Amino acid sequence: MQDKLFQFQQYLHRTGLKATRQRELIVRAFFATTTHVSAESLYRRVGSRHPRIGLVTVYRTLKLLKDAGLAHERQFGDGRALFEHASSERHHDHIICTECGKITEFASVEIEALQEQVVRRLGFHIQYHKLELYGLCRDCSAGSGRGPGVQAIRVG
Amino acid sequence: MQDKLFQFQQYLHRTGLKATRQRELIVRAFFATTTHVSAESLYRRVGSRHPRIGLVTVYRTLKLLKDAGLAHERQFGDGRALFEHASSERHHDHIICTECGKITEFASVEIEALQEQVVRRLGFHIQYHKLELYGLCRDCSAGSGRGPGVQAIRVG
DNA sequence: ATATCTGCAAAGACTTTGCAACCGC
DNA sequence: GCGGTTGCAAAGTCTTTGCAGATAT
Repeated sequence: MQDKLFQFQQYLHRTGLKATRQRELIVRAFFATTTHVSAESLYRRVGSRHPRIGLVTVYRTLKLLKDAGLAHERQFGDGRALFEHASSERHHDHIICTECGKITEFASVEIEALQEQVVRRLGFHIQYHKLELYGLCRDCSAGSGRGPGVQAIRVG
Repeated sequence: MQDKLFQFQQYLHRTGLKATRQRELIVRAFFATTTHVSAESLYRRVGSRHPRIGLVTVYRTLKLLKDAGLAHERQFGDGRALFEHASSERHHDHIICTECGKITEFASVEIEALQEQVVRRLGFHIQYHKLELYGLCRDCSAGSGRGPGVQAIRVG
C-alpha cells in the first residue's frame, strides 16, 4: 500500500503535478479499502477524519489515479462509478449478488479464450471486455444475507 | 412489428392503462428501429413527425415497454441507457466497436456453459449476465470507419 | 514567484417527479 | 365523469467545470 502511494507521487512528479496533503490522504484512503468504492463513499471515509476535504477533490484525485494507471473505473449499471485498485494481476471479472450487493472477483482463462474465438469469427479486433454475472451468493441463496464485501477467487 | 404493438396494447388493457395516441406513436417508432436507441434519439425520431410529444412521455413509455417485457434496457457505460427490442430469441451479448460505435450482437452457448461452471464453483446462483466485448470492427481495423449500425449474428 | 490546487457554487447530462390541464374508457 | 395521461417545469443524482483564494515547488 505504501508503494502504491509512492508510485502515485512518482506519477505526479513525472507529470509536473503537485503532491498535496489532500491527494495523499485520498490516495491512502483509497488503497486502504479492500472493496470497490464510489467517489461518494471514499469521500465519506476521508471526511470522517479530515472534514475539510471536498468531494470534488476526491473526484479529481480518482481521475488522477486512473491516469496514473493505479485505479480502474467500473460501471455496474446502477448509475454511479465504482473504483478498484489496478493491480499487476491478470484481468478479472465480477459476479455481483443482487441481494446483498457483494462483489466477487473471478477469472477464467477458458471463457476468455472463447471470447477471442468469437471475436475473431466476427472480424473484430478485441481491445477489452466486461463480463458481469448477477445472481445470489451462497449466503443469500441460503436466506441469510449479510452486508456487502469482496472476495478475490481465481478460477480456471 | 404490428403484433408487437398489439402485445403492448394488450398489456395496457390487462393492466388498466390507456392506449393513447402518444403511446402508439412512440411504440411504433421504437419497433421501427433496428438498432439500440436512447430515449433521446427515440424522442427525436418521433418528434420529427409529431413535435407535440414530450421527451418525458418517451421515458415513461419506454418504462412501460420494459414492464410489458417488450424492451430491454442496456447500460454500455457511457452514462445513458439504450433500449432494444425484447425478442423471444435466445439471450445474446454485444460487441461494441470503440471506433465507430457499431454494436454487433452475438451468442455463444460455450461461453454461457462456462459461466455456469464458474458460478457454481463460487457458490452463486446465477440470475443473468452481461458480457460486452470492445474492440475494432472489421471496417475500422481496415481503417475505413463508417457510421454506426447493428448486425445480428449467431455464433456457437 | 508562479503555475497548480482546493473548495465552493454552479452547471451539465440524464432521468424522474409534481402538477394543472387533458383525454380515454 | 373518473382516473389515468400529458407536457411543462422543476427536482434529483452523479459528475464536471468556473473561479477566487490557497499552496507546493
